[in-house]
Amino acid sequence: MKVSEITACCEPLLDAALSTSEAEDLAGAFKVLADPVRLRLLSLVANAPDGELCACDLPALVDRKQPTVSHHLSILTEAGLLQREQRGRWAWFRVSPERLGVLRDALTD
Amino acid sequence: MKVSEITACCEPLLDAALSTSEAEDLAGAFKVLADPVRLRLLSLVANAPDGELCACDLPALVDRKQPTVSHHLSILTEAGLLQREQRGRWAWFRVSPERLGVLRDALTD
DNA sequence: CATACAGATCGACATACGTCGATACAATCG
DNA sequence: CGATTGTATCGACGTATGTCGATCTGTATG
Repeated sequence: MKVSEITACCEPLLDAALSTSEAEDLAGAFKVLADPVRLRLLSLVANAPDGELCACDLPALVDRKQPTVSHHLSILTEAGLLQREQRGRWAWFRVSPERLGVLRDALTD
Repeated sequence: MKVSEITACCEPLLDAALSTSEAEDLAGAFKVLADPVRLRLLSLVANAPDGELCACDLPALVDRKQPTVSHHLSILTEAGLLQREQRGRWAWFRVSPERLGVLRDALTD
């Protein structure tokens, strides 16, 4: 092939489209959502009676062992999708809707 | 821990939240978006002059070799995010917006 | 203080995935 | 038909990731 050279007509696209670093950030955000267990955790917390759920219930609800659930919860929290609050011996989680909005907007081009 | 038993108060959540198979489907869809090269390919096609772009330009635009680009394009096409049309010797791609809408709606709980 | 328990961290393992050289396939052109 | 060129497929490689047992930390409770 010829490749490796950007044709003149396509050059403006590099400015219009996502930059490399923007794409990396966005991809990282979507990667957090690209796991079925994390999606169920998010959904469970979102549908909880008072909008919050105790971590102690989650291993049974998603059918995973405690270290696995803890790992996913920390990923979701670090991504800004969940908020964690320690109450006594238990950790309670609620969703923080802002970050979801950012991702939703990204899909609207 | 005690775990492995679903407490009575949490049981209704299993009906309200995402099912296991729904979560797997959604996660699979997000996984397609969880790669920076695929996001840039989508963005480039979406911003192309007539809404379509020739595959022959893409390796240079995303700085990846041709087999890699071909691999990503087939993933995007199979996911229903891109439409492929063969014109003579070249393959042209355009975005199919419906699938993006499904994902956007999923983020609106 | 000793015990119990919620949750985080560590280490190990299997699997999934992005990348690319080599090669096969397909369509055009001389 | 033979040559050329765009694209797909194959095989291999390194890395990232989900999972879980074992262990550590911290907080309550008797």
